[in-house]
Amino acid sequence: MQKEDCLLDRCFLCKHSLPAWKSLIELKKTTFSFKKGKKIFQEGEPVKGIFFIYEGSVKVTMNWGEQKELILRFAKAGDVLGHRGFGGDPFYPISATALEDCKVCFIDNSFLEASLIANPALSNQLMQVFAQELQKAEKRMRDLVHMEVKGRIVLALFEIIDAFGTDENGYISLQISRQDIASYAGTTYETVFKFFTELTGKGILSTSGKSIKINDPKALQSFIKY
Amino acid sequence: MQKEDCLLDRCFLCKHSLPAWKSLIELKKTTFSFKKGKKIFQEGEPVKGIFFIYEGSVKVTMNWGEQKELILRFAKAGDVLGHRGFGGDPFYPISATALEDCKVCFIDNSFLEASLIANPALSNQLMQVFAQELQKAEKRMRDLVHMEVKGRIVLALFEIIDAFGTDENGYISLQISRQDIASYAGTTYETVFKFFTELTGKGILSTSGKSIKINDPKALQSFIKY
DNA sequence: CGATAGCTTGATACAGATCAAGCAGTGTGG
DNA sequence: CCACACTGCTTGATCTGTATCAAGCTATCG
Repeated sequence: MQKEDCLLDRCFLCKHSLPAWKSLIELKKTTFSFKKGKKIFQEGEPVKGIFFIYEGSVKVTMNWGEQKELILRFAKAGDVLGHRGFGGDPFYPISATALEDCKVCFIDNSFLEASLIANPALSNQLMQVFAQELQKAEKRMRDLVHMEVKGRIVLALFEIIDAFGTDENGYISLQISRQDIASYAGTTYETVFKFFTELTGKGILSTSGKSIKINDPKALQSFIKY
Repeated sequence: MQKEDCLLDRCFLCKHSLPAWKSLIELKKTTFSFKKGKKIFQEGEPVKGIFFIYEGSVKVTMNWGEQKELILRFAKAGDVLGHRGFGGDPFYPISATALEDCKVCFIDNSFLEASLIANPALSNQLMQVFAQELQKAEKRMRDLVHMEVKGRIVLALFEIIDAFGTDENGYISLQISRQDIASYAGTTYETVFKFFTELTGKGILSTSGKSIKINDPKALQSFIKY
């Protein structure tokens, strides 16, 4: 975790602030680097401010008991992190872990609050973020409850591709473990594994190490049943 | 659905607006009554504005296929409704149905947006609402995924009491069907039914028609396992 | 008084979690 | 350089919670 410079145009806060504020923001914000696997913040920690991802990807998780976790969402460059610290309770209800080496910039709570009051456009922009995430969260809630496991795993794959895209050979740009896919789909490692073997056997999916490639999206779709 | 007067102090919008705006709001807003069981708005309908519940209780639901639904949350007097219409897509992703006779007041989108720009305090207040709901939604998501059915039903009961309270005899103030409890807990009618028979047999719960009373909250708690 | 719909309850089926065993691959010490 | 743990991957076998189905029961209405 070390300080670095942060580019203005990749930072949510700067992008949606008045030009006059930008130099002030630049003074106030701190940029950190996190190695893959490191925790950016953790469930139960006091909320000190808000993060904006400048580079890399992150998983946002919530724990159940000691060993089980649910991945709530994936976040990537340009996304906001830690804004759940808002409403009420000043402790993070969630954890954020780097999935790749990351650079994030951090803004202190008091400065953020001042910015929000001074800058209604920023405030509205952040509200949009909340609104969209709320919609996504509720849709996902329904999916997790009513869909069967295979459909949930397929959805997980589609959403990961949606967020991170694929490389020139069609492989998902993010190296993601089966355990993480399971945690996102709300199932176990073994179930994901068996389903993947089924899919690769049918030629719908290809894997090479931790890289995953979807060959036949239509066939995948068919596992989503209403 | 008929127009009526709306008391200022029960309306979120008025409560968080500058005094100067209140008379204007009074002109702009429209109050409607909905009979028990009536839909206030429905999944897929275009979003025209935002609602504030002034009286009565409401369930917010999302459908899965034709017959299955998930109750996302319960809302009561003082709560905001239909604000999910914000981010992006101008169609409701959810439905809202009156659980009791209701009075709600409605504010047009364009006026709301103007208010938000003109009144940063209101904007921040609404953001708080979003932040809190997002937190709740994500916690619930984890619970629905990792808890077993009995625990989820217990949680449903506690949350209903939390929202609506109990009457002088200890019965839950809201008359709620077993089907709705099932839809909230993400399970089936029969499962709720069997669990209730078990609970009443042990004296933990009492029912009389659609009224429900919890006799032994501690014993109920014990069904929530980590 | 028969029919129809909702309530209650037992029987069955099945998805998917859990468990456990086999099988690499990797590291460590003799 | 080879044996021996050790950890992570792969896979089959079992077990359990819960949905689904179906049948009996009760109440309501024409």
